[in-house]
Amino acid sequence: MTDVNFSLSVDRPSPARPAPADVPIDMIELLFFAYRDFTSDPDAALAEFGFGRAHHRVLHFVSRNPGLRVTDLLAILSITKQSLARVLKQLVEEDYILQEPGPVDRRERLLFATERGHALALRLMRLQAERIRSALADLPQEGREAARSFLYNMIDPDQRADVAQLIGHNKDQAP
Amino acid sequence: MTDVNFSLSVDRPSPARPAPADVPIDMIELLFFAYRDFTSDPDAALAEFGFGRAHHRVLHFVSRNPGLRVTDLLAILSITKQSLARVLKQLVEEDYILQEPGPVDRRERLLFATERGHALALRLMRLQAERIRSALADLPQEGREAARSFLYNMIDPDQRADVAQLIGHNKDQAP
DNA sequence: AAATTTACGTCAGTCATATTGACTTATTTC
DNA sequence: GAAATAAGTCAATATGACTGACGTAAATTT
Repeated sequence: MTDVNFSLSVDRPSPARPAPADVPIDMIELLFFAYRDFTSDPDAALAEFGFGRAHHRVLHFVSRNPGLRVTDLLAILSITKQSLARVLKQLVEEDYILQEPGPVDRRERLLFATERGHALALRLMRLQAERIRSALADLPQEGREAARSFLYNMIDPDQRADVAQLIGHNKDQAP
Repeated sequence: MTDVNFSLSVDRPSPARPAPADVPIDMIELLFFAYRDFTSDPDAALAEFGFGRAHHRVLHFVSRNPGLRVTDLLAILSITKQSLARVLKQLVEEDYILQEPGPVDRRERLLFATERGHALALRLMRLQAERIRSALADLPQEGREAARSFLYNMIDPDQRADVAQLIGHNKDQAP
């Protein structure tokens, strides 16, 4: 923080551009702020371990999907092998993730979270879960389903099926 | 892309951890995927200009809030002055943003988008707007409001009022 | 059986975004 | 006049991402 001067006294002159009526600017900005704060809790916790957001993402998906292949992880995260390398290596070296050769195809290195790994993943998940729970708390059941559908429909159409499978319980998020 | 091998043949063994019943894991992951794809359209467009996501954020909020102070921008983005410096400097040098001393407090440097700046901001906004519009298309009116409330409630409680003001039209996003 | 493809890893170099810490300048407020 | 504020700047560093090139082992194709 140190140097940042919080205040945001937004009593600015704000003549503001005539927002083109068809552009849902509020949703664009809300998504930005929602995500900014959504990531802030785990980021703070990860700092204790010397990990960053990239470690979180890898650990989360491996913890949730034991036996994930490296290739799958790359597709999920939309990053390159080289980007993954350092992060994954650290997680393996510090005993959060372990790799096992695939039983059927031995070229594969299947990824599993260790107990340590599951524990950290769960801790981080709970932080985000708490924020989500309270954000959904006011909403009626249909509202929660609407929020869920909205997020699902924000995903590229050709990725939705994969995501739905990954998430598992493919309940009601039809296109 | 080059090296990334898309496939995600998620017919993994997936014995999966017993998801603690109170943790809405699906929402955590959906938010991740939604945001990943939400940023992908503008990222691609920005690459043409040699700009990144940071430039987008700065340009967007300046375009939407003419006369914004540097301090306000730092609070909005939750970054430090030093991080902003390079990005802002580039946007000023390449004539997307201009700075004017505050008419009342001359220490301030108020930020305005130029025509060029507004044009680029609008172009990027339209990309994101299109995705949002189609994500909301299936939903009934209450569903759209629910999605909006959900996002709003994801914001840190002590930041909500500022965000609501910034967004302007404080319609129905009550706490 | 040889050739090709695939899964994964790795070396090397680069870029973008962000950080901390320290210091300067101009201006306003007390 | 002193203190506080808004902004800018220098320097060093970390993190997450990229491209390109190459190696190795194992599976698949021909």
